[in-house]
Amino acid sequence: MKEKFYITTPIYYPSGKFHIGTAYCETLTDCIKRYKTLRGYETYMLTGLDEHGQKIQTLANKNNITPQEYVNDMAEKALKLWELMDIQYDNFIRTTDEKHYKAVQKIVQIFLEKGDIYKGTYEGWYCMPCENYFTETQLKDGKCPDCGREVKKMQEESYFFNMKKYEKWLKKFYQENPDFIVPESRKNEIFKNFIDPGLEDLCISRCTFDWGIQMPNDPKHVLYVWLDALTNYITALGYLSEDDTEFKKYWPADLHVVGKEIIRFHGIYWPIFLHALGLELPKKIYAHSWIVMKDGKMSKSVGNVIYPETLIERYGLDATKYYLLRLMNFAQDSMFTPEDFIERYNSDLANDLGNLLSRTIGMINKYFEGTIPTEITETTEYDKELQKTAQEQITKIEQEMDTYHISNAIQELWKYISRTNKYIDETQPWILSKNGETEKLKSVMNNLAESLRKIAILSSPYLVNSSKQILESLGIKKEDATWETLQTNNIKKGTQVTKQCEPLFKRLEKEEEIEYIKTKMKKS
RNA sequence: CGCGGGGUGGAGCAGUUGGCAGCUCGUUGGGCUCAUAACCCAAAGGUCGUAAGUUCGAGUCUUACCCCCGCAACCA
Repeated sequence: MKEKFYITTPIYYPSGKFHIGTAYCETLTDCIKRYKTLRGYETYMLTGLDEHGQKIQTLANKNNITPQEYVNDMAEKALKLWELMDIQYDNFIRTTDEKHYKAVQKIVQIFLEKGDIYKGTYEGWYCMPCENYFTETQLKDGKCPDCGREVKKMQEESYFFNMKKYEKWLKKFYQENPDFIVPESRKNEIFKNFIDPGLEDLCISRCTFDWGIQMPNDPKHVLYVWLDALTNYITALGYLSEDDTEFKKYWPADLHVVGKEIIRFHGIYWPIFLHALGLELPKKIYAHSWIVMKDGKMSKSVGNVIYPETLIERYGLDATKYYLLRLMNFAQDSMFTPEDFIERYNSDLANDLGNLLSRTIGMINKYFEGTIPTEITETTEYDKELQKTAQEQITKIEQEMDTYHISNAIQELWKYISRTNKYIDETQPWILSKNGETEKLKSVMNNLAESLRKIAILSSPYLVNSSKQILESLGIKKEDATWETLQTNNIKKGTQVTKQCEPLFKRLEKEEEIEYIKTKMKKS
């Protein structure tokens, strides 16, 4: 039986247009899913929206619509974007789904019965116009960080989850599972800040607004954020619903992909909630870093926000995905600049990869009337070396992909691409042709086609369309380009390449395109 | 003394157990002509934030300091 692989994205908070950071997270998760599928896993990818809370209610009021209408519209936009981005999710959860709503209430009921939840008093600084609480440290000069107006110290009755009760258990869990959170620096961060000083109980309800899941025992309270949001990973699979077959099949999650800003909730509260429910914990949490701009964080007021549609519409989906995955360091924030985007597009995609395909197709047409030679009787001294590189790089790429170091995997693949370009210069097919060394020439063309076939397979988790286009240009069938066929030469006799090869990636006019992206960033 | 991360050739970054400082882009020169003015080779360019220490030897360990970024519990 196939091994399963359950992977999740965070559920995004739809308080505004989805930006490039959201797109990155989605791309990353989708890429890992696709890779795992290629490696033979039965994969399941969950994504969704976190639709409750004060902010949504306020936004809806401003627009004179109901919160439900607001989130319905946002959910539509999210689905549209995932479609544009060709995200292969298996399930899209909204926290307003009835299934989720009911399951969460049942979960709360369990916690109430276990005595994990108690009623207490929440105290904080409240901004009347914003209808929002802030912590002492959030205030700016003692005033509301959002609107700058006076805040009042206020109290309200709230329910709390008894985190302290599970503190010892959590510490022990981390001792036994030091790799639960990657990268390690993120784990250190939550330990130093929250676990080592001692956990505080978590406030889980509010009665200052009502856009949320009602406390089953006390309807004037609605659940506040995390108990509602985190549980999506299990309710989406049908936990505590009439049909929990998916839950039984896929839980525990193999990987939660989250942004670094919410690692605290996934590294502390989520394991505790699960443990309190007597459920297994996820295998791993990957906290990805952020895309930052030259002038710091993305922000509308600075005018440095970039939206995924801008890049996808003009440069294509593959180029956009490639860039994001190549750019982002495993543990460190990475900087997006229009210059870098265009340069990478040109050098990596157009020059290295696209041109490699063009010249290969060109030569096979010119020297062998478009048929990839398969009967090899004589080889060149460079053939073996190329094949050795292929083997080495495939191994490295698998290692990097298996540990989710996608950017590293891409860099290893590009070493293989560069090596293949170099191989052409070494073997000088035009000389072989001129000298009538046909047998050697056959070997060279076969090796080139094989390289491209393998490159197409290796890049298929993110260059989804281009990898297909490479195979089509070479006349190779999908079934002859599976991950298993990386280990052997697999081009069938009589394979015919395309007559004329459309550029995989057209070279871009550098200055013009940089200007284009910059203008788009200012407008948005 | 809140916490974490960073400061490496023009730009962006690798440098996992301390052992001749690497990669991509850019620049300069050369090669090639199959190819998307693409490809290949070579060169120039760094006192690895500052100061001190440990060591035969430190970008890599210790200490102090300077600068940048992010987070700071009930905020999604």
